[in-house]
Amino acid sequence: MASKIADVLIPLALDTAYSYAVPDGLALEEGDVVQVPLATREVAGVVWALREGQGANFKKVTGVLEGPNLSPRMRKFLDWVSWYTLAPKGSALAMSLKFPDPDRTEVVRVGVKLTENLPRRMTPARQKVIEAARDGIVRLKSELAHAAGVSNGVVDGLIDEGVLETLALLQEPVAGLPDPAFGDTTLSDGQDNAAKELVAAMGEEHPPVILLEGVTGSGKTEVYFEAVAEAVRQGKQALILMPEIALTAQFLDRFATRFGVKPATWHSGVTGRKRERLYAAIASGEVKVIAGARSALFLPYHDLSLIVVDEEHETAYKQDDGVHYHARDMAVVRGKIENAMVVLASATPSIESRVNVERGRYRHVKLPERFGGRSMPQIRSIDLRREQIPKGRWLSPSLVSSVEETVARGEQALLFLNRRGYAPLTLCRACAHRYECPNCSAWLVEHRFRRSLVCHHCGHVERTPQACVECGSLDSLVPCGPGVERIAEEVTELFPDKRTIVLSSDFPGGTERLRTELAAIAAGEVDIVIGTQLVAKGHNFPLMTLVGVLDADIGLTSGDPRAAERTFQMLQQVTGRAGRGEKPGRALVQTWQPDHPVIAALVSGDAERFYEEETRVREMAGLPPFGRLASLIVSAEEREVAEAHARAMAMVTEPPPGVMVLGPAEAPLALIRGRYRYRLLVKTEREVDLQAYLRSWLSRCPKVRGNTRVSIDVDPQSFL
DNA sequence: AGCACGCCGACT
DNA sequence: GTCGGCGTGCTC
Repeated sequence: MASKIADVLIPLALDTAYSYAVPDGLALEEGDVVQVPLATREVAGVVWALREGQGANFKKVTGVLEGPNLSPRMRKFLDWVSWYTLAPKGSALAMSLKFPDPDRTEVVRVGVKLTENLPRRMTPARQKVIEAARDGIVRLKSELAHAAGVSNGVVDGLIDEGVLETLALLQEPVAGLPDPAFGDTTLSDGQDNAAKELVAAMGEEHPPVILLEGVTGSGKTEVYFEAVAEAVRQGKQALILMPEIALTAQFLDRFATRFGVKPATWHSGVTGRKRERLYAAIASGEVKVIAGARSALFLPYHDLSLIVVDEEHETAYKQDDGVHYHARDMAVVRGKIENAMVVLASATPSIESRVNVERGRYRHVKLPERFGGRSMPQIRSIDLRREQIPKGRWLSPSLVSSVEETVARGEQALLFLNRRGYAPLTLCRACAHRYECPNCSAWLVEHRFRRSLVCHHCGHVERTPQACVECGSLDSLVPCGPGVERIAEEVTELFPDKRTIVLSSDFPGGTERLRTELAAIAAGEVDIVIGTQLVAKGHNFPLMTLVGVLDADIGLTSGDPRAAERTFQMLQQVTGRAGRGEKPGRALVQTWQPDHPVIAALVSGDAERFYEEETRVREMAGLPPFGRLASLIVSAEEREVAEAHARAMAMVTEPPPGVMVLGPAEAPLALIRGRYRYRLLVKTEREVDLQAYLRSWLSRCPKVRGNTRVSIDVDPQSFL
């Protein structure tokens, strides 16, 4: 006898949906969340498909679970993500499902209200409670007790005697309703045109992907807020994706200034009951605007009409464990599936987004000027081959005098060096022993404050030894090269009476203290800031008028095919810190190669030329324009296994036709959370079949013992 | 992700 | 002898 069969996808690392018999009388629909037996236990899963068939030997669906189900669009998206990333379907599903946390008992908020009844015995305390409750307002038990100035026990006693009745209180809404008409919407002409373009595009039958490019300080946020306002006006939802660190109080306040309330936020810090309620409210469409980290892309939105990817070039959008994906690219796909507009916002767009603009896949909206008539900082390079720097010093005389003038005027200077610690290399003067990490092959970086040698690759830390571990000589360690701590030492010697601070990701005291310090800098309590990449983005320092880049060449020769692009973006961001307040800013860039395309473009301010040049250079180097470049990550718990597998894939195995292995990319071998990773660059001739090529290739790769995984990172638009 | 099964070291 | 370590593999 034919009966109903449900193919249920379980949020585990399983690649196929399992079939279960649907018991008679159980109403099921595709997308429903159900409970099913799996081996010895019961698990939750999602009905991926329903069909008729012989289900006699299948286990039975136990029941349907309450809560939001997954729409066909959502399921299509998850299928796509799984297909594209080579991750098991169940793993993709696991990113979307948030089941109630069983450890957490439901917190029922009980309200109390006065009845007609009088207590059998009146006491002064009871009298106070009755007085306080006389207004008829329903209050929490504890609130009433507090208002009456008595303990909870008195209230409980009155409840027992029926003088007060209890009622379940409605939950507070998870987020306020943003009001598109709330705040000031004064925009510059440039902003206004851009905003109108975005809003108009939202009304198109197939809303586009728009690259919103605007220099630091041009007010991109206010522009895309207008698109968010439009989504809210239409009663639809908007998602603002941002790198986790960018979800700051500052951003939320800006949103509140425009919309009257803070947006709902979704990130790893939102947990427990709050996470569950937000999940449900997003699924029902009750919450209109969500600002979230990349994981927010996998929520079951009810009616999404806009996705903004803020700082689209940020590498933090890449997820490198579990399901490997790039949230910006997945956002583009989700937008297509949901028929929502996607806005990619950045001051320094990624090359692939530019290429997509060129190819006509994305639209380009530009904000060429700073808001409020402010100008971009003047950038000048300092040729280190010509300007002599005293031995053991790192600031050139002209940079020193500029810092001097700047702080003398009561303005701030930022000295940027993208190297944490005191010195990037430490060696023994007596025997020339170089301190190396025992796990990876990286140099150990001296951290004087912490008195330790640290591996910046894997996090290995050891005490700075008194005597050389190799030859035993005492006090023989020599620091080679500068880190921010060493620069701080130099600055203190040069400017003993100025207030300085060192900011890097290992800042002692954690994010809490860092936030206070950033606010102190903004308030002008510091004269000279010495910082790593940490200071390159986000914070606005109105008094900062000078940025000195100490070594612009760091990273230009790393062998990473994206080295030039990354360096350019970073330098543009950091020099953009200057002159964001009343006074104009300038930047001095110390370099050994002033003619390098990255430095030349930075100084001339001609980003467009740099990107053209960079695309050309890549093509000449045999690197394909984006969309045909993939990177494979082989990872395993043992170094030998990872290396062997990577070698096998790069050389032994014959790649499928049209696929070429370009060799190791970025850090060829890295130890990340106990797994060795080997990254290979792959080029393909044809875009559309890349996935199929790689699948067939991988299936023919020799099996290497151990738990190896492979992931792929390509341009998604090729596959739509 | 769980959970069972299985094959080797130190214990009542 | 067996309790338990975690390596490997399966779950409709």
